[in-house]
Amino acid sequence: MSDAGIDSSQPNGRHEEAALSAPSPSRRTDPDARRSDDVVRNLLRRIREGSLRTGDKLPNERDLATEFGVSRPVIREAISHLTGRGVVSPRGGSGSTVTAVAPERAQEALVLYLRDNRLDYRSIHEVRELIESHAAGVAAVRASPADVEALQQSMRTLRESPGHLAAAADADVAFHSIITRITGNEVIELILSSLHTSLVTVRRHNLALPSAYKEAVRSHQAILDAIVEGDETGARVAMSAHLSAVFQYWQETNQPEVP
Amino acid sequence: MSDAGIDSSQPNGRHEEAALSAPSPSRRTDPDARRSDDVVRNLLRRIREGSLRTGDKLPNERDLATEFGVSRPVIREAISHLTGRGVVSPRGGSGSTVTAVAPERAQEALVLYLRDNRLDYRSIHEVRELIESHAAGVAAVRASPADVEALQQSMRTLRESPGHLAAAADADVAFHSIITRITGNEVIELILSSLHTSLVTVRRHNLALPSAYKEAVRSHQAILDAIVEGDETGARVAMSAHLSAVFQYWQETNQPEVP
DNA sequence: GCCGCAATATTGGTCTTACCGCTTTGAGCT
DNA sequence: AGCTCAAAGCGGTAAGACCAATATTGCGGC
Repeated sequence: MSDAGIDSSQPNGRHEEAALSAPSPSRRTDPDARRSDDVVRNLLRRIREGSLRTGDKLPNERDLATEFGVSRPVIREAISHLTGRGVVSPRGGSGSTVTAVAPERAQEALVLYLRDNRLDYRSIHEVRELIESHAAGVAAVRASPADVEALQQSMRTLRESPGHLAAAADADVAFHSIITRITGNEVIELILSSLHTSLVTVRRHNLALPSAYKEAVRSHQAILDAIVEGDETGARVAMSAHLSAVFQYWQETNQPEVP
Repeated sequence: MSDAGIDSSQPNGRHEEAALSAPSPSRRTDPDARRSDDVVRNLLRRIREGSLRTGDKLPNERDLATEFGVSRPVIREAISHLTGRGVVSPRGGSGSTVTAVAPERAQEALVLYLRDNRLDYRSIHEVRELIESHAAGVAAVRASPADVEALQQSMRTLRESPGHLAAAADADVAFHSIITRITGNEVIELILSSLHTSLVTVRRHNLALPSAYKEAVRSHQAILDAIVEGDETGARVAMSAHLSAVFQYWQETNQPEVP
């Protein structure tokens, strides 16, 4: 890792180094090498290594500009880049501060990745079934009365809204989200919510099928029953069966198109 | 969703607005509302809704500037932001193009999220054991001779480098990565590589302990044996035991500090 | 002496202009 | 027709200036 740009050499004026036999490393040669990238790397390194910690203020843009020997626009560009990544957040008037990456940011990145790379549903399904079945099992052990009530509420909504696609989809998502939340594991929550977002198409498609809709109601009830009884294995198996059924329905009734 | 800024009003030159009685919707009022944010939102919407698809070129910066009624720096800032998110990549000389979000980007976001939110190892471990045990089972069924050879190679390296922390850690990572790759599931690969990155501290800490190091060698061998024999359940169980042991070692010998 | 408020300094946000170097393209030459 | 090379197009960078909001300071009143 070169990590160039940390030294404050190259004060400002571009150096001339006349006729370096090499491919002339002077000025700019590679169009994909922006000056701001050096700044980005450097700041990220400072953050990673702790000299800039979450909550700290970055030096002001003008100082950074002189420090790196570049102009302010370059610094601003670097900060914009970092803002896009969610690691700093500038505030007009006061400085820019290093912030913790929000879960939404990570989730969004995951969703976009899944979307852009058109991953086959099989891969997503494999992970989802694995994690969510586990979550159901944990929920069976840990669910509080309030949790159970919330689950029952979403069941009622789901049951009472056949034909109401939007409502049914919401109730479906709610049911699964509640179970996820019961685990109290943020990593699980993050991953599953990302997968759920990516599967919105699948969900809508399936719930529009009467048979799949009925299956969903039946399966959700089975899962809920197992959770109420504290039957860890039962909940896990029921969830697994449910998700497999969802996958099945999608595959049988759908064009090879992907979520 | 306001989505302001799409109209090309406010042509360019700063208007004088002599004593506008109204709350003066002109200029800027909120320091956290950058003009570039409007552009970002708008472009993201175009991408999401398909009017800008992956691989397409963005209009050039000057045109965007006049279209949005802002100056070029604002457009550049918006593009920097999107570049940070990994959804566009500008190329000097030619225009900026919409790109697919790279897995590394999603992985990085996950890693930073895990790091910044100081999630307890327990949550990470729970997910890791779940997924990686599954992966080991799949690997037992699918591993090709080349895969097995690669695994044996990493075993040899691990075994031959006691005291060589860096080498041992690399071999450890390699072993787990190979198993992950055998699943052929990109989602699994993404998640586990993120978790592995987050656990670099744990890995280093543990491998420095002679007992944990020996355990690692033993467990890896057991996992490999099960994979070679095509014993799905055996591989899963062995992996699960191994990861639990790792977790155990960490908890017993470590300050409450988190990865 | 302490507190509140106004003047001021600081800082990010935006605009403008200008120039550089790479990429692309197309016209002219071979 | 194919090739070459110059012009046009485009992003990258610089420098200077001004605005609005925040943060700071210091003065005056209580």
